[in-house]
Amino acid sequence: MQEAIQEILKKNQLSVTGSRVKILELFLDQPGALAHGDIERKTGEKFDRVTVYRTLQVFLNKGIIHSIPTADNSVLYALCKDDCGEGHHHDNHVHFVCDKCGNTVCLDEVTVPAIRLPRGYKFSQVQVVINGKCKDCTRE
Amino acid sequence: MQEAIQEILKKNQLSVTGSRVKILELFLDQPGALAHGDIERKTGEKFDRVTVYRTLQVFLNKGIIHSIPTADNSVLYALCKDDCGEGHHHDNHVHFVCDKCGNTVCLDEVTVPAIRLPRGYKFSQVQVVINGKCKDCTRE
DNA sequence: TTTATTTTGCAACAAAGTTGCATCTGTGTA
DNA sequence: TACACAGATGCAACTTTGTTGCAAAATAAA
Repeated sequence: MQEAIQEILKKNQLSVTGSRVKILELFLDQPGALAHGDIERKTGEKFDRVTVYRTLQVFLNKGIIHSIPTADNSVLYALCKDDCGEGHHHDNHVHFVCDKCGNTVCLDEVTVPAIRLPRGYKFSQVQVVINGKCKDCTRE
Repeated sequence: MQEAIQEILKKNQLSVTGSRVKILELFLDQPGALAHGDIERKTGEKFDRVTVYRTLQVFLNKGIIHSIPTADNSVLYALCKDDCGEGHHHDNHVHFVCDKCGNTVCLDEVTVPAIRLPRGYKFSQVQVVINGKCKDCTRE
Protein backbone atom coordinates (compact mmCIF):
# COMPACT_ATOMS: atom_id res chain seq x y z
CA MET A 1 0.00 0.00 0.00
CA GLN A 2 2.68 2.47 1.03
CA GLU A 3 4.70 1.53 -2.02
CA ALA A 4 1.73 2.16 -4.28
CA ILE A 5 1.22 5.57 -2.74
CA GLN A 6 4.86 6.50 -3.14
CA GLU A 7 4.71 5.40 -6.72
CA ILE A 8 1.66 7.48 -7.51
CA LEU A 9 3.22 10.59 -6.02
CA LYS A 10 6.62 10.06 -7.63
CA LYS A 11 5.07 9.45 -11.01
CA ASN A 12 3.37 12.78 -10.77
CA GLN A 13 6.43 14.61 -9.50
CA LEU A 14 4.88 15.37 -6.17
CA SER A 15 6.77 15.35 -2.93
CA VAL A 16 5.73 12.75 -0.41
CA THR A 17 4.05 14.58 2.43
CA GLY A 18 1.84 13.57 5.30
CA SER A 19 -1.40 14.89 3.96
CA ARG A 20 -0.93 13.49 0.48
CA VAL A 21 -0.11 10.05 1.79
CA LYS A 22 -3.01 10.07 4.23
CA ILE A 23 -5.54 11.21 1.64
CA LEU A 24 -4.38 8.66 -0.90
CA GLU A 25 -4.69 6.00 1.79
CA LEU A 26 -8.33 6.97 2.24
CA PHE A 27 -8.99 6.59 -1.46
CA LEU A 28 -7.18 3.27 -1.70
CA ASP A 29 -8.86 1.92 1.41
CA GLN A 30 -12.30 1.84 -0.13
CA PRO A 31 -13.79 1.26 -3.53
CA GLY A 32 -16.09 4.25 -3.86
CA ALA A 33 -15.93 7.99 -4.07
CA LEU A 34 -15.35 10.41 -1.23
CA ALA A 35 -16.94 13.75 -0.52
CA HIS A 36 -14.73 16.58 0.56
CA GLY A 37 -16.48 16.44 3.91
CA ASP A 38 -15.66 12.76 4.38
CA ILE A 39 -12.00 13.43 3.85
CA GLU A 40 -12.00 16.41 6.12
CA ARG A 41 -13.67 14.42 8.88
CA LYS A 42 -11.29 11.50 8.60
CA THR A 43 -8.20 13.67 8.60
CA GLY A 44 -9.47 16.66 10.51
CA GLU A 45 -7.29 16.06 13.51
CA LYS A 46 -4.13 15.69 11.51
CA PHE A 47 -4.47 18.32 8.82
CA ASP A 48 -5.89 21.72 8.34
CA ARG A 49 -9.04 22.18 6.28
CA VAL A 50 -7.10 24.33 3.86
CA THR A 51 -4.53 21.62 3.33
CA VAL A 52 -7.23 19.16 2.35
CA TYR A 53 -8.61 21.62 -0.20
CA ARG A 54 -5.19 22.25 -1.66
CA THR A 55 -4.21 18.61 -1.74
CA LEU A 56 -7.39 17.63 -3.58
CA GLN A 57 -6.81 20.49 -6.00
CA VAL A 58 -3.32 19.24 -6.75
CA PHE A 59 -4.59 15.68 -7.25
CA LEU A 60 -7.27 16.97 -9.60
CA ASN A 61 -4.76 18.93 -11.66
CA LYS A 62 -2.43 15.98 -11.92
CA GLY A 63 -5.25 13.69 -12.90
CA ILE A 64 -4.83 11.44 -9.88
CA ILE A 65 -8.45 11.92 -8.94
CA HIS A 66 -11.49 13.21 -10.78
CA SER A 67 -14.63 14.87 -9.57
CA ILE A 68 -18.05 13.33 -10.00
CA PRO A 69 -21.15 15.39 -10.65
CA THR A 70 -24.12 14.14 -8.66
CA ALA A 71 -27.81 14.82 -8.86
CA ASP A 72 -27.82 16.61 -5.52
CA ASN A 73 -24.84 18.68 -6.55
CA SER A 74 -22.52 17.55 -3.83
CA VAL A 75 -18.86 17.27 -4.71
CA LEU A 76 -17.39 13.79 -4.91
CA TYR A 77 -13.90 12.66 -5.77
CA ALA A 78 -12.65 9.30 -6.93
CA LEU A 79 -9.29 7.86 -7.94
CA CYS A 80 -8.55 7.85 -11.64
CA LYS A 81 -7.32 4.78 -13.41
CA ASP A 82 -3.76 4.53 -14.66
CA ASP A 83 -4.38 5.98 -18.07
CA CYS A 84 -5.37 9.39 -16.80
CA GLY A 85 -2.72 12.02 -17.06
CA GLU A 86 -2.37 15.72 -16.48
CA GLY A 87 -5.16 17.61 -18.21
CA HIS A 88 -6.12 14.48 -20.03
CA HIS A 89 -8.87 12.47 -18.51
CA HIS A 90 -10.23 9.12 -19.55
CA ASP A 91 -13.01 9.19 -17.06
CA ASN A 92 -15.89 8.55 -19.36
CA HIS A 93 -17.03 5.67 -17.33
CA VAL A 94 -20.28 5.38 -15.49
CA HIS A 95 -20.77 6.60 -11.94
CA PHE A 96 -23.35 4.89 -9.83
CA VAL A 97 -24.91 6.52 -6.79
CA CYS A 98 -26.88 4.23 -4.50
CA ASP A 99 -29.97 5.96 -3.18
CA LYS A 100 -30.16 3.55 -0.27
CA CYS A 101 -26.67 3.37 1.20
CA GLY A 102 -25.43 6.56 -0.36
CA ASN A 103 -22.23 5.05 -1.69
CA THR A 104 -20.93 6.16 -5.04
CA VAL A 105 -18.80 3.88 -7.15
CA CYS A 106 -17.19 4.00 -10.55
CA LEU A 107 -18.48 1.21 -12.78
CA ASP A 108 -15.36 0.81 -14.86
CA GLU A 109 -16.71 -2.24 -16.60
CA VAL A 110 -19.68 -0.37 -18.00
CA THR A 111 -18.80 1.57 -21.11
CA VAL A 112 -20.59 4.73 -22.04
CA PRO A 113 -22.56 4.14 -25.22
CA ALA A 114 -22.02 6.40 -28.20
CA ILE A 115 -24.47 9.27 -28.24
CA ARG A 116 -25.50 10.93 -31.45
CA LEU A 117 -25.34 14.69 -31.00
CA PRO A 118 -27.23 17.20 -33.13
CA ARG A 119 -25.39 18.75 -36.08
CA GLY A 120 -22.72 21.22 -35.00
CA TYR A 121 -22.12 19.84 -31.54
CA LYS A 122 -18.78 18.32 -30.68
CA PHE A 123 -18.17 16.47 -27.46
CA SER A 124 -14.99 16.21 -25.47
CA GLN A 125 -16.25 14.39 -22.40
CA VAL A 126 -19.30 12.38 -21.47
CA GLN A 127 -20.30 11.95 -17.85
CA VAL A 128 -22.99 9.49 -16.90
CA VAL A 129 -24.37 9.41 -13.39
CA ILE A 130 -26.87 6.73 -12.56
CA ASN A 131 -28.96 6.71 -9.42
CA GLY A 132 -30.51 3.56 -8.12
CA LYS A 133 -29.78 0.64 -5.85
CA CYS A 134 -26.38 -0.99 -5.75
CA LYS A 135 -25.78 -4.72 -5.67
CA ASP A 136 -25.51 -4.81 -1.89
CA CYS A 137 -28.78 -3.00 -1.39
CA THR A 138 -30.90 -4.96 -3.88
CA ARG A 139 -30.30 -8.15 -1.93
CA GLU A 140 -32.52 -7.11 0.95
CA MET B 1 -45.32 35.34 -22.19
CA GLN B 2 -47.13 36.66 -19.14
CA GLU B 3 -50.02 34.33 -19.89
CA ALA B 4 -47.68 31.35 -20.11
CA ILE B 5 -46.19 32.25 -16.76
CA GLN B 6 -49.60 32.63 -15.13
CA GLU B 7 -50.59 29.28 -16.54
CA ILE B 8 -47.52 27.52 -15.20
CA LEU B 9 -48.09 28.91 -11.72
CA LYS B 10 -51.81 28.23 -11.69
CA LYS B 11 -51.33 24.70 -12.92
CA ASN B 12 -49.06 24.06 -9.98
CA GLN B 13 -51.32 25.74 -7.45
CA LEU B 14 -48.85 28.47 -6.72
CA SER B 15 -49.83 32.04 -6.08
CA VAL B 16 -48.60 34.56 -8.61
CA THR B 17 -45.97 36.66 -6.94
CA GLY B 18 -43.33 39.06 -8.15
CA SER B 19 -40.34 36.82 -7.62
CA ARG B 20 -41.94 33.77 -9.16
CA VAL B 21 -42.97 35.68 -12.26
CA LYS B 22 -39.58 37.33 -12.61
CA ILE B 23 -37.64 34.11 -12.23
CA LEU B 24 -39.86 32.27 -14.68
CA GLU B 25 -39.31 35.13 -17.13
CA LEU B 26 -35.59 34.59 -16.87
CA PHE B 27 -35.96 30.92 -17.69
CA LEU B 28 -38.34 31.56 -20.58
CA ASP B 29 -36.15 34.33 -21.98
CA GLN B 30 -33.29 32.07 -22.90
CA PRO B 31 -32.86 28.50 -24.04
CA GLY B 32 -30.24 27.27 -21.61
CA ALA B 33 -29.82 26.59 -17.96
CA LEU B 34 -29.21 29.12 -15.23
CA ALA B 35 -26.92 28.97 -12.24
CA HIS B 36 -28.27 30.15 -8.96
CA GLY B 37 -25.75 32.95 -9.11
CA ASP B 38 -27.05 34.12 -12.51
CA ILE B 39 -30.54 34.38 -11.15
CA GLU B 40 -29.43 36.15 -8.05
CA ARG B 41 -27.46 38.68 -10.06
CA LYS B 42 -30.30 39.38 -12.47
CA THR B 43 -32.87 39.83 -9.75
CA GLY B 44 -30.65 40.94 -6.91
CA GLU B 45 -32.03 44.43 -6.80
CA LYS B 46 -35.61 43.33 -6.74
CA PHE B 47 -35.56 40.31 -4.49
CA ASP B 48 -33.77 39.04 -1.49
CA ARG B 49 -31.24 36.26 -1.82
CA VAL B 50 -33.34 34.12 0.46
CA THR B 51 -36.40 34.56 -1.71
CA VAL B 52 -34.50 33.31 -4.74
CA TYR B 53 -33.42 30.21 -2.84
CA ARG B 54 -36.93 29.53 -1.65
CA THR B 55 -38.51 30.18 -5.03
CA LEU B 56 -36.14 27.78 -6.77
CA GLN B 57 -36.81 25.22 -4.07
CA VAL B 58 -40.55 25.49 -4.66
CA PHE B 59 -40.09 25.18 -8.42
CA LEU B 60 -37.94 22.10 -7.91
CA ASN B 61 -40.52 20.46 -5.67
CA LYS B 62 -43.31 21.17 -8.11
CA GLY B 63 -41.29 19.84 -11.00
CA ILE B 64 -41.27 23.15 -12.85
CA ILE B 65 -37.49 23.13 -13.03
CA HIS B 66 -34.86 20.48 -12.54
CA SER B 67 -31.26 20.70 -11.43
CA ILE B 68 -28.36 19.71 -13.63
CA PRO B 69 -25.17 18.21 -12.22
CA THR B 70 -22.07 19.53 -13.94
CA ALA B 71 -18.50 18.37 -14.03
CA ASP B 72 -17.32 21.37 -12.06
CA ASN B 73 -20.03 20.79 -9.50
CA SER B 74 -21.80 24.07 -9.89
CA VAL B 75 -25.57 24.03 -9.53
CA LEU B 76 -27.62 24.67 -12.65
CA TYR B 77 -31.37 24.79 -13.12
CA ALA B 78 -33.46 24.43 -16.26
CA LEU B 79 -37.13 24.40 -17.05
CA CYS B 80 -38.80 21.04 -17.23
CA LYS B 81 -40.97 20.03 -20.11
CA ASP B 82 -44.70 19.71 -19.75
CA ASP B 83 -44.75 16.09 -18.78
CA CYS B 84 -42.85 16.65 -15.57
CA GLY B 85 -44.98 16.70 -12.48
CA GLU B 86 -44.53 16.80 -8.76
CA GLY B 87 -42.04 14.20 -7.62
CA HIS B 88 -42.13 12.64 -11.03
CA HIS B 89 -39.43 13.78 -13.41
CA HIS B 90 -38.97 12.91 -17.03
CA ASP B 91 -35.68 14.65 -17.28
CA ASN B 92 -33.65 11.81 -18.63
CA HIS B 93 -32.50 13.85 -21.51
CA VAL B 94 -28.96 14.89 -22.25
CA HIS B 95 -27.39 18.05 -20.90
CA PHE B 96 -24.73 19.75 -22.92
CA VAL B 97 -22.18 22.13 -21.43
CA CYS B 98 -20.18 24.21 -23.89
CA ASP B 99 -16.58 24.55 -22.76
CA LYS B 100 -16.14 27.67 -24.87
CA CYS B 101 -19.14 29.89 -24.19
CA GLY B 102 -20.10 28.23 -20.94
CA ASN B 103 -23.75 27.84 -21.85
CA THR B 104 -25.60 24.76 -20.78
CA VAL B 105 -28.56 23.50 -22.73
CA CYS B 106 -30.92 20.57 -22.57
CA LEU B 107 -30.77 18.46 -25.70
CA ASP B 108 -34.31 17.22 -25.60
CA GLU B 109 -34.02 15.57 -28.98
CA VAL B 110 -31.17 13.34 -27.84
CA THR B 111 -32.37 10.34 -25.92
CA VAL B 112 -30.30 8.67 -23.28
CA PRO B 113 -29.23 5.28 -24.55
CA ALA B 114 -29.95 2.19 -22.55
CA ILE B 115 -27.02 1.23 -20.38
CA ARG B 116 -26.37 -2.30 -19.31
CA LEU B 117 -25.63 -2.38 -15.60
CA PRO B 118 -23.75 -5.17 -13.82
CA ARG B 119 -25.77 -7.87 -12.12
CA GLY B 120 -27.58 -6.67 -9.02
CA TYR B 121 -27.69 -3.00 -9.87
CA LYS B 122 -31.02 -1.30 -10.43
CA PHE B 123 -31.30 2.20 -11.78
CA SER B 124 -33.94 4.79 -11.08
CA GLN B 125 -32.49 7.76 -12.90
CA VAL B 126 -29.80 8.34 -15.51
CA GLN B 127 -28.13 11.70 -15.93
CA VAL B 128 -25.89 12.39 -18.89
CA VAL B 129 -23.77 15.51 -19.04
CA ILE B 130 -21.69 16.08 -22.13
CA ASN B 131 -18.94 18.64 -22.33
CA GLY B 132 -17.77 20.01 -25.66
CA LYS B 133 -18.44 22.76 -28.14
CA CYS B 134 -21.95 23.85 -28.96
CA LYS B 135 -23.21 24.55 -32.43
CA ASP B 136 -22.53 28.27 -32.15
CA CYS B 137 -18.96 27.78 -31.04
CA THR B 138 -17.94 25.17 -33.62
CA ARG B 139 -18.61 27.63 -36.42
CA GLU B 140 -15.58 29.78 -35.63
C1' DT C 1 -63.28 44.91 1.62
C1' DT C 2 -62.00 41.74 5.00
C1' DT C 3 -59.68 37.72 6.47
C1' DA C 4 -56.78 33.63 6.38
C1' DT C 5 -52.88 31.85 4.31
C1' DT C 6 -48.54 32.42 1.85
C1' DT C 7 -44.71 34.73 0.68
C1' DT C 8 -41.15 37.97 1.49
C1' DG C 9 -37.31 40.57 3.74
C1' DC C 10 -34.37 41.01 7.38
C1' DA C 11 -31.05 39.55 10.61
C1' DA C 12 -28.41 36.29 12.29
C1' DC C 13 -26.19 32.25 11.57
C1' DA C 14 -23.75 27.98 9.63
C1' DA C 15 -21.14 25.84 6.18
C1' DA C 16 -18.08 25.83 2.29
C1' DG C 17 -14.36 27.60 -0.03
C1' DT C 18 -10.36 31.14 -0.78
C1' DT C 19 -6.17 34.07 0.04
C1' DG C 20 -1.81 35.92 2.03
C1' DC C 21 1.82 35.15 4.73
C1' DA C 22 5.00 33.23 8.03
C1' DT C 23 6.76 28.78 9.28
C1' DC C 24 7.94 24.22 8.58
C1' DT C 25 9.17 19.98 5.79
C1' DG C 26 10.89 17.21 1.92
C1' DT C 27 14.22 16.83 -1.70
C1' DG C 28 18.32 17.28 -4.26
C1' DT C 29 23.14 18.69 -3.85
C1' DA C 30 27.36 18.92 -2.00
C1' DT D 1 25.13 13.81 6.80
C1' DA D 2 24.30 18.68 6.62
C1' DC D 3 22.57 22.55 3.82
C1' DA D 4 19.76 25.39 1.10
C1' DC D 5 15.89 26.00 -1.60
C1' DA D 6 11.44 25.14 -3.34
C1' DG D 7 7.30 23.66 -2.12
C1' DA D 8 3.78 22.35 1.44
C1' DT D 9 1.43 23.45 5.63
C1' DG D 10 -1.12 26.00 9.33
C1' DC D 11 -3.26 29.99 10.80
C1' DA D 12 -6.14 33.93 10.54
C1' DA D 13 -9.05 36.53 8.14
C1' DC D 14 -12.20 36.80 4.68
C1' DT D 15 -15.76 35.80 0.86
C1' DT D 16 -19.30 33.14 -0.91
C1' DT D 17 -23.04 30.05 -0.46
C1' DG D 18 -26.84 28.22 1.78
C1' DT D 19 -30.18 28.00 6.04
C1' DT D 20 -33.54 29.34 9.83
C1' DG D 21 -36.91 32.06 12.66
C1' DC D 22 -39.82 35.64 12.83
C1' DA D 23 -42.34 39.85 11.87
C1' DA D 24 -44.26 42.47 8.01
C1' DA D 25 -46.28 42.48 3.54
C1' DA D 26 -48.69 40.55 -0.36
C1' DT D 27 -51.92 37.22 -2.38
C1' DA D 28 -56.27 34.65 -2.97
C1' DA D 29 -60.72 33.51 -1.48
C1' DA D 30 -65.04 34.78 0.75
